[in-house]
Amino acid sequence: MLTLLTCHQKFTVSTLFFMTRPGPITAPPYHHGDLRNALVEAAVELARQGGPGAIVLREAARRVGVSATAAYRHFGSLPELVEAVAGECLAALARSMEAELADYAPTGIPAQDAVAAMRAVGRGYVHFATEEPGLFATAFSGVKEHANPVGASGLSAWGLLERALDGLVDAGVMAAADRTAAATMAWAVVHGLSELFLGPLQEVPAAERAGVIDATLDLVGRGLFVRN
Amino acid sequence: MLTLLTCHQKFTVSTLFFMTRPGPITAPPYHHGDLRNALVEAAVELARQGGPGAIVLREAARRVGVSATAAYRHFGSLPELVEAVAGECLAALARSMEAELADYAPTGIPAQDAVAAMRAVGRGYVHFATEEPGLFATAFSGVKEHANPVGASGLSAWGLLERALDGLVDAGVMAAADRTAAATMAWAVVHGLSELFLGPLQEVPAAERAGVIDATLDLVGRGLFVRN
DNA sequence: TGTACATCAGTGAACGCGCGTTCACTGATGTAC
DNA sequence: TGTACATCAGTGAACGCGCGTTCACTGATGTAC
Repeated sequence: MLTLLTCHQKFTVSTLFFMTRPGPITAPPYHHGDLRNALVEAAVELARQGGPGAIVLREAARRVGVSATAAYRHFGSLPELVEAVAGECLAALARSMEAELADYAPTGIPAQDAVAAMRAVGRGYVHFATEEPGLFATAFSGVKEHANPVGASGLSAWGLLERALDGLVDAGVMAAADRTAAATMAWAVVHGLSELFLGPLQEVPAAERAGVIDATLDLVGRGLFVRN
Repeated sequence: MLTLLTCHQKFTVSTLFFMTRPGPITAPPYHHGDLRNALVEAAVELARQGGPGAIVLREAARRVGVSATAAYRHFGSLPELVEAVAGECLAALARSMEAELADYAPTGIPAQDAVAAMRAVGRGYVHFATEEPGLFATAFSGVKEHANPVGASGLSAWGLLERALDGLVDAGVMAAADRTAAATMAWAVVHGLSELFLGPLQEVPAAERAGVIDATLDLVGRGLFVRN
């Protein structure tokens, strides 16, 4: 039993229940109870450290404390597991954007708040990439884009961007005619900046990153916002 | 011999010489003569089809018609071969930008030509990504960025961007104060747009891509260029 | 309330695969005298 | 100009590795009667 504990056994509710049960120490329950989620969780951890290529079905099963074969009760094949992980990563990206959004206290001045929201969304995107490079890479590793996983607000990363752009138009900061192109451009900038920080610009110290992000978003704003 | 021809044998100068030699058919020369380049070429072909992960040392050797071990005369390990391929890919990216640049006939009006050059550089970047997704992915797969491989003009992809930005400042189209931020922003936009076309935006038909690129570059220009 | 049985969720041994890399070697080349 | 020999560029067999996946199986669960 001790061996089981020291290996990568995950403690689900049912496992804990079993462990606190009185009486002689017996084997863990035959049925895990939440194996699918446990496998995804373990696989997310692998992706966090090494990106999508580091997701290894056998290792995920090992960490959960289950035979490799058991995974095939819940996923038809490895790609299905990877897809599930990618979904989690996209949801985490959305949550990172929401967190940055929540950090801003609205002033009540529509134009100012709309611009601040747009910037927050962009910062949240890039922050997620630099803080969780493995998950960021995994999020965009899917072969085909399916339904977009969602954060706490019920919006996907893309949805949050859209809402921020709508806010700019509503506040009269951005011309409605520019909305479509602005969406592509804004997404491209934050996505590109993310990738550059992880690649060619990885020498930029973390402390300087915020300044680079701000300066870039300034230029974006200048192109997007109505001149007055 | 016929078997040799139908398998993935590369024909270098020395091989051709050997083949056109009169007399009975003998074995190919023991020394390849240009094995390092031949291996990189074969590996580039693998990367073209499947990205950096598709670069397989044994397969590259197989295609050149040489034992896998022979590769170790020229590369210490697989990563070294991958790095060499990445260099080729970065050079090809620069060449793609140069090609787009060469397509534009200067008018002699400095401001107009500077803007056109900037746009051409951006288009060349994104075109390369969409036309050679495998090579594009490989170009940016390097662990650390080293000396930047160079196109026909002697400038790297990054160098070509820099030159275009200098041109904008010289022509009075862009404020010198914006140059630093403009470089990051412009690079981020074209890199991000490239990645999006290969991922979330891959459903956009190829015919519409040029329009999206143009609209995006329009917005970039609006942010960058001096208002008058 | 008890029991038979279909169904579900696990097990563990095994398979084939192709990879990167090492080893001891051999054939070709070029240079010193 | 010829020859000995160090060096360079190949060969082919072999190794260990860890993977995804299949197989025949067994233990647990829940439902019909």
